[in-house]
Amino acid sequence: MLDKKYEAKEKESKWLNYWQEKKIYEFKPDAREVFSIDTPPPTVNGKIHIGHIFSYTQTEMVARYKRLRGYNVFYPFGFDDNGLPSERLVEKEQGKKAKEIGREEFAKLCYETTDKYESEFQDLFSKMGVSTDWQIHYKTVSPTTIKISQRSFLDLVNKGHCYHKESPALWCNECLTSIAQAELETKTIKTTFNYVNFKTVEDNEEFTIATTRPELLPAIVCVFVNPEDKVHNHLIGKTAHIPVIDVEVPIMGDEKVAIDKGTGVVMCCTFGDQTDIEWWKKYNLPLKYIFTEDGCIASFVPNYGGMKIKEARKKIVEDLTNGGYIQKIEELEHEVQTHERCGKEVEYTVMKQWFIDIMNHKEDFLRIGNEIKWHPEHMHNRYNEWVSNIMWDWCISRQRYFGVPFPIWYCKDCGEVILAREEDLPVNPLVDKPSISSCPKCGSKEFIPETDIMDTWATSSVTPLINMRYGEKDNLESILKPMSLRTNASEIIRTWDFYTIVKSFYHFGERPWDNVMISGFVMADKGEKISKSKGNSKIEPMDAINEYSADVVRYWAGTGRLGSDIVFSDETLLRGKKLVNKIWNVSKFIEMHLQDYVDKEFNDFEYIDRWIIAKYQEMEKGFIKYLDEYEVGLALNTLEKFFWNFCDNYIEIVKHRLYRPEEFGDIPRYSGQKTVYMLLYKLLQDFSIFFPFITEEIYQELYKFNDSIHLTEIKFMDYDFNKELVTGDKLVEIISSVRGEKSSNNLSLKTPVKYLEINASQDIEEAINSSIKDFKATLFINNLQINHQDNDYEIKKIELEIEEKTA
RNA sequence: GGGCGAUUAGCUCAGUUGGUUAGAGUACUUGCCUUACAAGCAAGGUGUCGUAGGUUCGAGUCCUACAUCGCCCACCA
Repeated sequence: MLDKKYEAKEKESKWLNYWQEKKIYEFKPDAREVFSIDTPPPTVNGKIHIGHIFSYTQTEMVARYKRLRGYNVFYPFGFDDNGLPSERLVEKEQGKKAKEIGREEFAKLCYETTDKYESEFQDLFSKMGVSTDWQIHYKTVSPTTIKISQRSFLDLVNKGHCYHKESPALWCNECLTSIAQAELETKTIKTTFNYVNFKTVEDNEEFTIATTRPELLPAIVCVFVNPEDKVHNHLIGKTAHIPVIDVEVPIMGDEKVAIDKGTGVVMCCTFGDQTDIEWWKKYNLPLKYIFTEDGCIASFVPNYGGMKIKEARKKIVEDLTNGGYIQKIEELEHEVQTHERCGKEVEYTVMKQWFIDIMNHKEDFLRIGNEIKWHPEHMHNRYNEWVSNIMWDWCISRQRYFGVPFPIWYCKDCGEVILAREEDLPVNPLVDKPSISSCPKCGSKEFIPETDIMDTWATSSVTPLINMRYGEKDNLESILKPMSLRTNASEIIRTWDFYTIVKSFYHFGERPWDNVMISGFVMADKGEKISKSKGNSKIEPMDAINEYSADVVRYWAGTGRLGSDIVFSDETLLRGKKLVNKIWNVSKFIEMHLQDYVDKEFNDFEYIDRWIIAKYQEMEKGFIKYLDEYEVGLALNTLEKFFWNFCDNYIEIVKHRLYRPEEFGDIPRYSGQKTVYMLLYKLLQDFSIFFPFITEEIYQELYKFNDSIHLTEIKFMDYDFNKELVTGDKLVEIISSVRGEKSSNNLSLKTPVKYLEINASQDIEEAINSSIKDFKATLFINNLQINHQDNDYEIKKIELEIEEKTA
């Protein structure tokens, strides 16, 4: 028997253990069709917040739904312990920079730290009822993953999509590494706009350039004006003298110069910004790179060499002012590109780096985007927008320590790239030696290992490959190419989704998945995204589980619409709590009335039973439709609405028949038993997607067809009770009106109705007559009079038996 | 500045292809201890559907413009 009260905490831990012991969520390839989910490996950087719970739970619900629909669900979990986020976490915990700790020791600390957090993460996700097979979970830095990631790299190099080249790249002089365009974040900062006077060498004509970065004066290689600019275009062809620096550079024309910005005259440096690089390439300008990798002015720059960039800026403005070259200085608020991991302004650099070709295959990436179904559909635009506008090849070299090493050495003498052999993977070039003893090009016997590691996204973009064990003997390529579903939030469409598509296209020439499902964010309050940096999360996941139970927290997560943000709301949790409680109570009620029940073929359903069965079938259609679109929230809403109707109306009507067979007869009672038996099972299955714990508890007690409700399959009923669908609703309406009459007279619902007179159409009259016993019992009617009218119904008279209340 | 989305009851949100008096929950008020549930049941009031136009017999729903908010991108001289 079900307990009087449901103790969530105790039951949830019981079923967690049970599922684990019985391996309920184990993935084994078999004859069933596979539904595979590529879920984001959360970044191991300290904490899972309620936002993670929100989006992961929605995905999890899809996994449970597909399992109920008979799919063999492949749903592995991963952890991203790659690169910078982990390194920064370790640096923070140690209070020391990686450089000070030393490469080997640092990597060890990274492994220890990520392991520690991963077990915490796993515990939390398990407690939330995530139905993943932990046997096949992966880490983005592990021998297996490194092997697959390196194999992916070698494949791209061999196919000519990955190249090593000296090229401008984005550089973070806080993290001391190059970064990708996708890792940029724009920030508004306050700075000054300095109007600096220049002169032409030819005729000493003065002109002004406005700049936010005067420290770049020593890097100027050229001055540009717009050929359409009537004020300045006569300068084209002349030579500009750079004040203080005392260097002469040509003045050229280019239509990219905005006449109305600043003074309309622009200095071009190597490299101040994106445009500088474009001009540098377009006009083949000389390279005058003046920064060091740690954010200083290079020592070869006279007067300013060795200074920090900001110091140099100050000093140079001082010198300009003293020389009388500053016309004015304006305060300015403008947006700069910063590195999203550390928030520091990025610079450009020139060095040899590994790049993956993006620019030559944009059309292919767009085409593949079209082949994938996006949920919600409008998220496809985000992808298109990004791909269409991307301007750089993807730089995958990072000058960091912890991550996937490049399986590469360089010949010390001629610089020839020596690739590792595939059979030797995984390879750490710092420890391992190349398979060849001498350089095939020059014969040198000395090799230099690549010290860089790969970009975080270079490895997380291979999650489908990790899942399918790409290139391994026991691979799952045939069933996971493509995977069924990728899920993530909208902010990483341009990174994780895009890069995964790039890799899949280069490796296999096809899409990595059939569907992409995008979740929204959790907002702390209206208009404020919950983020680690702001620390504005009002609730910790573990606290929420302890306070409300995992099922209830899942309810909250499950109410969100795809792609839409959600606010953390106590009201929603309360609503979930009530729903879970109601499921328990109605199950107890049904269990009570099934003590003597034996399931058998039966078709002689009572009217009101036919009605609720028809209502269920109608609801189920919408429910399934929503789930097939991954709209778990709308599906839950549909189900919940039906469920309350089932409890408050149907159960209230049928209970009299279930309690009193002597009055209603054994067969009508059996009809009610059969109905609640069937529908509770269906409801438990449906609810098991959202509430895996409580539904399991009830299933095990009442049904137990197999080891777990989560291994059952949804079977559709096909009763044709369409007529009851409409007239039954009318019946409920009439019942509701009569109850209203009692209620507004401040009477108990048990108050007998002495006389009820209704005018009704033929259909409704038939409905009442077909359910006459249920109808009268529900409302406690003594005398009922039905008159005929053409359409609908009208309640003519309600006489209640009013007891005199004794004082 | 560009792209996408949102704007419906005090709060959190539904509203499917345009079709009568716009719906839930919550909060509030009133009543009811009804052989599952007081974490319950019944009843009740609450809305210029962001603003302004347009299409239509008919618009919360379609079109245009604007406003506010959010996400992403660009501008950074």
